[in-house]
Amino acid sequence: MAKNEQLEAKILQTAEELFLEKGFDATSTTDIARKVGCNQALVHYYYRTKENLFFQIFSKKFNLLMSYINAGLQGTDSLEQVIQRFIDFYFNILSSNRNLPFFMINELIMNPERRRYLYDFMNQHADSNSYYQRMEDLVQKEVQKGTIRPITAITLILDMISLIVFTFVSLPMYSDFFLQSEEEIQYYLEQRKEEIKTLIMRGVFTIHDSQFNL
Amino acid sequence: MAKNEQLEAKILQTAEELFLEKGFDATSTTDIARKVGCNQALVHYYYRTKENLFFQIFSKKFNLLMSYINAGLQGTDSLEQVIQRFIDFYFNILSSNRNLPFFMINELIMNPERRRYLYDFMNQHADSNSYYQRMEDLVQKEVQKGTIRPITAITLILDMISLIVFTFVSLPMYSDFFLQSEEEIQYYLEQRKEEIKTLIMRGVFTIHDSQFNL
DNA sequence: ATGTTATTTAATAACCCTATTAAATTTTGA
DNA sequence: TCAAAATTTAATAGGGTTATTAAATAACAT
Repeated sequence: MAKNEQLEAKILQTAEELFLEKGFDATSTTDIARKVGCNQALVHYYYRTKENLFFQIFSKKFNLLMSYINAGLQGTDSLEQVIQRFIDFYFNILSSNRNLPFFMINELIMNPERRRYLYDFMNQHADSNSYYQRMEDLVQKEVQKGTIRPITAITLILDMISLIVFTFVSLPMYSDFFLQSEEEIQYYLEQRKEEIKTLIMRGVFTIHDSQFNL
Repeated sequence: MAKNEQLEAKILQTAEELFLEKGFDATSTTDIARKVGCNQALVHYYYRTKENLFFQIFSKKFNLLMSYINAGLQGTDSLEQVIQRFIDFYFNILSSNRNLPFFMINELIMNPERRRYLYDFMNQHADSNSYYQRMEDLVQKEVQKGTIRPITAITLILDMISLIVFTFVSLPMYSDFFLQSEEEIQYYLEQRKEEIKTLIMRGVFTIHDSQFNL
């Protein structure tokens, strides 16, 4: 039972690279074996099925993404801080996992079975102390104070996620045209992050912080 | 040479449905033939290759999407009108082609060869009287006047497209949770369209039209 | 009506793929 | 050292795919 854990890990790592790059359907166990430099049957020896291997990666990435939803909502911060933190967190994690947004969307859309994972997560976090409930409370408190326009937490989150996700999904196309070097890409992403913060802050708040006025 | 044009058209129509629903890779010529109700070889008899058949659909949809970019910029309208028209146009066309955004993104990302089509389009529209140049002029005029914050046309367009596209890309997931009936979906899309208009107008303009104040 | 052309079909070549098998090899522990 | 266990391999079953073939059928024009 003393597995060759190095090889086992290398297969997982290589599978992750290929699945994230090309998706489940376009990646074969033969591709994975070729890139690892081992026999194709070994991939099945360690992980039995392709679906099995995929799911380990999928669930890891899914949980990674979801863990950051809460990240912005620690302590008793203002909504402004929460929004800024949310955008910062996701830009940071996605800047070093640039194909993760498309990967996740692709797999969730192409294979409805995988949405079950999403349902289960949502149901597990549907209690009154959930992220969403706390976010909604925070938002409605600001609406009452008149510091932001009437909006629901889910709408605000959708706005932010739309802007963040599309930045990374469209990056391959955008960079073909306008960005050559890695430095340019990083600068672009930094710019985009600030633009999104500005757009959301100005688009939601009625009283403008000096940082976003003009 | 008197082709069975009815069948030829039915193959094209069926291929469009399947390609848009499942994408190029996940759709086989056997699938298409089965849904049409004809022999698989007939698909190749009329269109020779799968790539050929696909490209007719892809380019049609691509041109459809691109034709609407200009649609908002007719006449000598104000930037506000152009923005509203842009969002209206795309929401209208995409509301009756809900999987078109994901289809297009998927094919452009998965097959870099197809991005050539995008390059060619961009290059053909790179003249000084192009949509982008006219849009940039309009935007910078408003920046000069101080009616909007400093922003480039490309950034503004990216913001709008992000918000619009993600609405439709995330719709299958969102509707699993929150929307059951077709009426609910249509109402949601209408809501989303207004939210995007509000966010963009408030997020960009410094002098707020009464419609978007608060 | 019949020869010509167009359409449709079944069959198949030549490649993919996943997963399993049994046999070969290496590693390990007594 | 050597047998048992773990790992790795080649081979293959059984399924899929696209595209082409030749033969069969249908449509058409004279």
